[in-house]
Amino acid sequence: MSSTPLAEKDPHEAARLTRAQRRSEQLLGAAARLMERDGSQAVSMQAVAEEAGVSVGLIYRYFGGKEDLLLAVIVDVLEAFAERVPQAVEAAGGDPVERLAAAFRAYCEVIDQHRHAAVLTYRESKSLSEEGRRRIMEMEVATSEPLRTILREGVEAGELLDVDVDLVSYDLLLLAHGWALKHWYFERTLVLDDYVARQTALALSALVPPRRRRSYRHLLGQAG
Amino acid sequence: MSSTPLAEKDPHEAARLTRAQRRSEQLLGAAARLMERDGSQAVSMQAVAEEAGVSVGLIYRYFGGKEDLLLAVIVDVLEAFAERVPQAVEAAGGDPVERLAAAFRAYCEVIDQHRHAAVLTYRESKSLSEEGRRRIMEMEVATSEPLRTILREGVEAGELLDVDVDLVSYDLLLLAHGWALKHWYFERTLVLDDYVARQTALALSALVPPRRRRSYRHLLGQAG
DNA sequence: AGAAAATGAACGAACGTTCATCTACAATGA
DNA sequence: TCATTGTAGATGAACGTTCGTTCATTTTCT
Repeated sequence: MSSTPLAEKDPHEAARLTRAQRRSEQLLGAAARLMERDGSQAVSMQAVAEEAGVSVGLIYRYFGGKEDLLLAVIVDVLEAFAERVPQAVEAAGGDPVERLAAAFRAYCEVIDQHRHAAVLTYRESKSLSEEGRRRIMEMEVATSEPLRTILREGVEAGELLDVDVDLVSYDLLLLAHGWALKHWYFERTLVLDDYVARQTALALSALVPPRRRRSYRHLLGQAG
Repeated sequence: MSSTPLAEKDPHEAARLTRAQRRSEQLLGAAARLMERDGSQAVSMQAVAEEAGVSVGLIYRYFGGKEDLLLAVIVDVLEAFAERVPQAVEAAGGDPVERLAAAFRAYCEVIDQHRHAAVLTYRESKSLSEEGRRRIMEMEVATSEPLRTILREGVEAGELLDVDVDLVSYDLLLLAHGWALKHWYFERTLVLDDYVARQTALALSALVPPRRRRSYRHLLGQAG
């Protein structure tokens, strides 16, 4: 009762949590780098520890095990979508077509930055528990929500043709993932900007009503 | 020199090769079933042997090892494309749009039949040797050749809009693969026929010139 | 000094692969 | 027709390795 132990413990707790956060990110980064390159199954906990410059045992203080680590890496990518895509959409202004193009570009850019991790979602979903798989599936569906919203509003406003919104939003997402999935094929001829521009032009040629084509020359390009 | 030993040995050789062929297919089928369900890394050689009803050692008489087995499963799927797609295209007649729709449908049907094996291509490419990966990459590119040819001819004949042929053929292939990749998402609302019909309508709405739309009502559907 | 963080040798389980052994069967000779 | 023999086919216990995980011990920091 002489001093106030809580007033001293709180900053300690805070500092402790910060340190823990740092370590956690450090381990996650190392795991991501290796798993993205070689696939999660081919990466041993030993290798993750070495890449992070720590001992094996330490990983188990911050993650439950290998599956936890994989799940965390994947969730990290999906969270990048949840953060960056809405940002890009807002920055694009009010026009549905511009918003759509901005959203697609943002998806592609996130995919490009996490190119290998994006493939993990496909490659490793089977090595997760049922619970982990469901969590990822839900996050993926949530990830496509911005696209769906833009498309729905665009169609309702009559600025986009009356297409199957669910199907088109899924297709756009798949094409964004395509940059990672078939990167070995495209990298010989295209850089990201080309890929985004051409896919955007192609997609919009199926979505923008003929009477509005002239307004979006910069997105539709010469062809289409 | 009294009798002709070759005339007797040949049928033996033939019978031997037939038996070997059967065994090979039996093992391949077992491996495919398991790998498609659980991913190749999660399937042990022991499990493959049990599924096939043979012993572990026998697998090594027919395949060099686990990687060989995985490669064989994937090649099997890619060969299905090389066989069935050209067939379907020929059966579709001479109209480029009809041929395109038939090709896309054939891709989707093969994917549907080998749904899980198709995903293997994405999931397991990293667990193959450099040589195996290259072989698969080449086969995949060859696989898309029919689409490219149809598109090129259609564009040259003026029956299709002047689009980026390489990009569109790749997109169509990706959308066919999409049926397998995101099957968990679609199976709730669509069957294969719906998927094919809607994707076809969507794609053609970006490919068929406006003046020709009326001829392809049956493919374009009500929307688009 | 005491608590929290970090270590890494050790353990058990699982895996791919091998190989000594066994089996089934067709060819041979009587 | 029937025993014999040679061979390709098939077996599965055993081996060596790798990996995820644990925990007694040491280090670091306050």
